[in-house]
Parts: sequence; C-alpha cells; structure tokens
Amino acid sequence: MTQPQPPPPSASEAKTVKAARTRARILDAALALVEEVGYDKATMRAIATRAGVAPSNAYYYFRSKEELIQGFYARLHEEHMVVLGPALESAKGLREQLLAVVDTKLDVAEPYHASSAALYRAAADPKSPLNPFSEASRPVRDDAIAVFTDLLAGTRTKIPADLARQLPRLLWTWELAIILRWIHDDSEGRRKTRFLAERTADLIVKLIRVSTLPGLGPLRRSAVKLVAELFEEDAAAS
Amino acid sequence: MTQPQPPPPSASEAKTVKAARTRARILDAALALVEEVGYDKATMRAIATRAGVAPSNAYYYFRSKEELIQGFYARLHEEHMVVLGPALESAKGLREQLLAVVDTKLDVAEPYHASSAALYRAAADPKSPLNPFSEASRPVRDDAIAVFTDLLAGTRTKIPADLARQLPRLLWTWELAIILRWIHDDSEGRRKTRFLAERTADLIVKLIRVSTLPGLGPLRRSAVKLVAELFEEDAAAS
DNA sequence: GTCTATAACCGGATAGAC
DNA sequence: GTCTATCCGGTTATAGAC
Repeated sequence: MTQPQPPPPSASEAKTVKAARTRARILDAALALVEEVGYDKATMRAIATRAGVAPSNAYYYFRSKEELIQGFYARLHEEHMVVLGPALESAKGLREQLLAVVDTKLDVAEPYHASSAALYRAAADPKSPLNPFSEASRPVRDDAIAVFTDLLAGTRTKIPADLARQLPRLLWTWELAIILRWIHDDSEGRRKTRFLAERTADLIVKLIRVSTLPGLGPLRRSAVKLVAELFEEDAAAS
Repeated sequence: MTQPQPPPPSASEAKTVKAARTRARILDAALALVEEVGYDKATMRAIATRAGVAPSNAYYYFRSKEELIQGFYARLHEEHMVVLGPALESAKGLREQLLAVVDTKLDVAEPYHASSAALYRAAADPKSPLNPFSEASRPVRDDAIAVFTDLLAGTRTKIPADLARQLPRLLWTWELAIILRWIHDDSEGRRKTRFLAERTADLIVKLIRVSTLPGLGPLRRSAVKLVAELFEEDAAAS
C-alpha cells in the first residue's frame, strides 16, 4: 500500500541511515521552502534542488507533493503544544480554556495563512493523506483530540457522562471548523475568525450547561448516540 | 473583475452572436465530457477539440478550467428542482420534507459522484468561483435557500420567529454538510450518507421543537443572533 | 535489493502573431 | 476572436550506480 517510507529496520544499517538522512533533507527543504515562498512556489524542482537531489528522488521517498507536505501538520502541532501549556495555565474556566486552545492554534498557524488555501485545497481530497480524517493524519489527530480530553478532565464544569465521552472529538471538529473559517478570513488580525471562536465557545459552554437539564435528557442522548455512531462508522471499513 | 463573459451587448451584433455561440459550444463540450469521462480526464485539450476550437480559445472565454465547470452547479440545481416538486408533494411533515430535499439532491448528483472529489477540491479554494459561498455561486445558492424558505412557509410545525428567519440558511448549510459527507462516501448505495441525513433530520426537528421551550429562550436568542451576524458579515466586504 | 539521476510525458495556462 | 507555439510544474519510465 505504501512506498519504502521509513524502510523497515532490517538489512544493512548503513544504507538505511543514509536513506533516512536523504529523506529528512528533502522534508526539511520542503517545509522551509513552503514557509519562505508558499505552497505553490515551492515546486518539486525547487525542493529537490535545495535538498541536493533530483526531483524524481523526492518521489522515491514521497508518493506526491502532498504527502511530502504532510510533515507540515506534525510540525504545526508540535509548535502548538509548546505554546499551549502556558496558555492553559493562565486560562480560568472552560470557556477561556477552549478559547486558549484555538487562539494559540491560530497564532502558530498565522505564518502559513498565505499557503493555507493551497494546503486546504489539497487536503479537501478524500484520498489525500493531508485530509485531516485520513489514516496518515491519525497520529496528529489523536493527539489534538487528547488535548481536549485532558482539558475536560481538569474542568469543574459538570458534564453528563455520555456527552463527556464524545465531547473531545466534537471539540476537535469545532477546532477544524474555526480553522476552515480562518483559511477564508482576510480581515485585519483575522478579526472575523476570532469573533467566531469567541461566540461559538460561549455557545458550547451554554449548551453543555443546558444538556444537564433533566427535561432534555432524551434529546441529549439521541444526539450523543448519533455522534458516537458517526465516529465509529469512520473507524470501520467503508 | 471578469473576462469578456457575455460581452456587453454593444458593438456589432454579428460578432457578439458568434462569440456567444462559441462560448456555448465550449461550455456544452465541457459539461458533456465531464459527464462522460469525469473531471480529470476532461482535459482542456479534449474539451477544446470537441468544441472545435484551440485550447487557448477556451481560455479566452473562461479564466480557468474551474470557471468553465461552473455551469455544472446550475445544471445540477435545475435537475434537482424538476424532481423536487413531486417529491415534496408526497412528503408528509417537516422531517419527511427536509429529507425529500436532500434525498433528491443526492439522487440527481449520483452520476457525478466519481467527479465530485475533483470538483470539491476546486471548490475548496476561497478564490474559486466554484466555492459555494462565492459571488459567482450566488444565484444558485439563493435559489437553493429559497427551497427551504418555501418549505418552511408551508409547514405546520411551530417555529419561533427569530429562528424562522435564519432557518433557511441554516438548513442550506445542513444540505452542504450532507453533500460533503456524500463526496467522501464510498459505501454501497451511499448508505452512510443516507443514514446521516435521516438522523440529522430527526435531530433538527427535535431541536426546533425544543427551541420553543420558554426556559431555553435566552440560549436560542443568542444562538440565532450569532448565526445572523455570521451571515451578515459574509455580505459585507472583508 | 537500495538508492539516485536523466529524460520525458502530460495537462493547465500564456504569449503573441494573424 | 482564433490560432500556433511554448512555458511550466507535477509526475513517471527507465536505466544504471552503489
């Protein structure tokens, strides 16, 4: 299904090490170039030249330009994790903490805003590894979801157990939606995106509160059940 | 902002008519080819050949391949309107009518499922005229929203006035979401998409009911206000 | 069998002559 | 308004070096 990728640790170590280095060089060149000149101008030829290899060599290690850019997400996510810790510490209450997550995410992503449309275009393809729902994106996705799991574990807000189980994935979907808005947002300081984030964070907290009302139990349960089924269906084969 | 398009009715009629014919020929060829062989294989060269012109001539009339495919939406929408009427007649109740809208939409779109990923990819670009939120998509979008306006006007379900005003656009967004799922859906008979449509239709009807509860007035009002602001912000310049 | 390079294909898009 | 000739960038066939 996949290419050599990180060739399974077998055979002579020497060769493997060399390959891994070449692979890393290409990846570094790709990410640096995208950062400097944007996705479109970061051509495969330019990336290869910068890495000191032939264009087709990049295709030996990566199946497509998109896959080559996959490392992008991981890098963004790492940077996000670094700044998120302190931000969460100083955020009081669920609303503020939710906002801290997406606000820091947007901060970290800001340098790539110009490239984001091109990246999103690629990510829109169901078949692309850049697709946030893809198998290739799973490690980063699971980690991003875990952020919300941890956050909720530490909150004093009361949340029904069935809802609590689905909430991390729902909140991750919320984060995706905010990012989607951000991609389209050309207002100064991404004003519109920040506005959307704040207002929807308010709404989410209110909805969680309301969901504890006894009269709404049936509605909540059927909604939660639907969400659970949808996420599970993704896990199963199509 | 745009190209010659339908060159403003001036100058000698003869030329204008000829241009319009050439334009129509190219458009017809494009849509037919996409239908026959899919978006990717419908190359600009093939489209141009079929229309009996040079490739660059197509670019004289359309700024990009994507723009050339714009007519696609309008055609799909027209077909949808044709089958929707009868379907709505035989649907009893709000839930059934909502489902009738998206079910017929999916039926009409089914022949293009294979092309849909490519089209969606193009549509994902904020700058693309294919983007459903774009100015170019406005006529079809407004018409699709009007479907829900009409549907709601005829329903016996009680809906708070403030919510009723936003609901058509919200439901259109719901329709978009279902289509998005459909694009990614490779299950037999698009089982998963139909499932999602049914369950979310249930949920929508339940939510509308619940929204009339007096205790939930404040929450409903702030949610409705947010939605209204978001849609208005789109109308204004960025 | 692992890695790398040369040369070429293919399709979207553009320049510029007529 | 239409064409011919080309560019340009992603991608691949292929061959050969280590």
